Amino acid sequence: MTLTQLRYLVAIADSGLNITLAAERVHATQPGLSKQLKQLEDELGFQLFIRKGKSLDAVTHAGRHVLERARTILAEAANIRSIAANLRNEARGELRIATTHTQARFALPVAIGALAQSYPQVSVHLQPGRDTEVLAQLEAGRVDLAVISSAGAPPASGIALPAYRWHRVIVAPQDHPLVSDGQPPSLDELALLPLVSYESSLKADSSLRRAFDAADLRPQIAMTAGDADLIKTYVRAGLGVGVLAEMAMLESDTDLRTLPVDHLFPQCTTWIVLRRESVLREYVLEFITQFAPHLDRRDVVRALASDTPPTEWSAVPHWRERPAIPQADVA
Amino acid sequence: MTLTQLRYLVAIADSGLNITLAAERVHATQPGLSKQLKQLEDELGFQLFIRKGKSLDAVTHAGRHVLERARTILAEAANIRSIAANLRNEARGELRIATTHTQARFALPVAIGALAQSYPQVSVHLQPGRDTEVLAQLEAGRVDLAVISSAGAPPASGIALPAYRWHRVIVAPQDHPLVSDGQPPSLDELALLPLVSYESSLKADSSLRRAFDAADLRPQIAMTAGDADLIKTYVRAGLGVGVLAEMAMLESDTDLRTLPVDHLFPQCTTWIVLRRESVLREYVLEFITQFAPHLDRRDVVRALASDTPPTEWSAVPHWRERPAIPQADVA
DNA sequence: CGCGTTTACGTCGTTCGTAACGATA
DNA sequence: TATCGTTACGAACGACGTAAACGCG
Repeated sequence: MTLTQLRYLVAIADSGLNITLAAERVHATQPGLSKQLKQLEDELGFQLFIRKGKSLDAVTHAGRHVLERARTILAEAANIRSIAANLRNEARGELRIATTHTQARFALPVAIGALAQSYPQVSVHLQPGRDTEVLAQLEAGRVDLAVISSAGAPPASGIALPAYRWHRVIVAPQDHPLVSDGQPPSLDELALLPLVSYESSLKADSSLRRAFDAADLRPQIAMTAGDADLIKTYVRAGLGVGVLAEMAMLESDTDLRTLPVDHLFPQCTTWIVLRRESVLREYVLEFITQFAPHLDRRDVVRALASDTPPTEWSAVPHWRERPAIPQADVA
Repeated sequence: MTLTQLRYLVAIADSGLNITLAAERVHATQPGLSKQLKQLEDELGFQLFIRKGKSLDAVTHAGRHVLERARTILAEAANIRSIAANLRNEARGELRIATTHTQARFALPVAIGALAQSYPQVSVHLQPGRDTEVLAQLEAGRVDLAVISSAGAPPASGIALPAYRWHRVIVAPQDHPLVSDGQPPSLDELALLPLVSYESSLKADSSLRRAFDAADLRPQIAMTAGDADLIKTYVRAGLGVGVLAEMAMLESDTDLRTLPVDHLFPQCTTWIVLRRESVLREYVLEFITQFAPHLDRRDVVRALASDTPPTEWSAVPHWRERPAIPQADVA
């Protein structure tokens, strides 16, 4: 068993059991991977994949277990390399972030911009997806950190650090009756209007959905879309009133009116989620403290070391009231 | 970075920074290890060890972190090999147990004997030590499981499974006044007698010590010894009355009288402690269910999978009332 | 017939052990 | 001078890439 074999193994698994594709990704040739896989299977004495004819069809039951272990081995090997890179102040590297569209589009740009300033040699990769996909990416070690939101408790997997809190807002065209009446809307009013919101708000465990359920109301979701830009577009088109994250409203959206609905829907928290036991590159810490300035470097490191993160964090700021981003101070 | 390099690295660390000794242990030559170590350091870009002249003097700060990671990598690699060995019903292997003298001498023999019966090809290695040493051995991956006792909560590190409960007993020569009076002794009485007990009972956090402290008594420890056989010997010699674990009293100790003192000292629990995330060989599971027959195979596996073991276990038997050891039923 | 895997083969790099050298107490 | 680590060198092994063969849709 060698690290190379394990690296090839997970590459194959991560490439949908396509050895050729996996070979490209690890910058090696396809026969090389085939052979190493075969050798590994020979050494272990059982098949890691089920073959259908010549091609790989599925992962064996035992193979799944081996894959799991192999991933943590590779993650730890990467950790060792991170220790080394940090120690010699290596400025190059990658920052791989899995996150949802709203975060990527409205919350992350400033912090990523600041990072690109301090660490021009670091290349950033944004991996979009739904909450569960995002966490899966993190668990599989395909990204360095995940940024996701939840209405209540932090995600169970990984180490979650609260970045900021936020509320939903209602968005409507300027001439919409809801706007002109000047009063904050009630749940009952909203339930009568055609709504435009995220796809995720249809899920039973969405906090939007649950707020309506609790009042025994059935909102009329006229349309759902994957991202806030689409929602705004269709609100402009008169399809209905939008329900979206406050971060999604920009200065330039002058043709839309925004109504706070803090009283109707629970507050949400955006979390930075890290893999347990992971060693962060210097610039990742930098990024985290840029994105969530209330977090102290030491707190982050401490949370990573203990495998149960603190459940209570002091003073997680609201989106609108986040502290000014501290000037990067890097050699 | 290769698995071999990491294996050599921890071998060197575990051999007290003596490369020659480490080389013997891994069945390789000393120049081989020297070179691999050098290559690893070159790749990482920093020294893992501090040199004094030519010999290794200490582990670097960063080296300690790397060592930690390297150990989990090797442990996971061993896990993969365990999966493989289990799958092909490999009957050979090693069972490395770190434990205290009392367990090794009085509690473990039956279960180990049974194991040797079912798996004659498995070689058993007992690694004696004090509680903290035993747990360190486990954490460092030098043993497969640890068996230790505590008066209250299970040890914090690793996954602890309760094996059985037990009490201390008082042991005295047949003609001792304590015996002839027929009454169970009180704490006050004991505090007046010269006692012979384990070295560990001197420690401030020993449950024996705390029982006396709670009653504001200062017992007179006439002698301490590392193991129960010594204690019994000196009790026979008239040095005082013994305080030891009930398991240590054998049928053959007819010249000594045993007095229960369940009412004076708290009940103790003996735990089987496993490393988190470890994959057990089939025979290790077999051993565990032999030693602690009330534990179900599935419970053990489940406790290992979840990284927080159940705090409450149903029906942990007392030493004297342990269920009959089930007959091994192995192909 | 294209796509993907396996087999075959030659080359190159690496590891390993032996042996000699160097430093340290 | 004995012990331990480094350097040097040659042999063997192993990994990798190219090229060709094989199966499958």
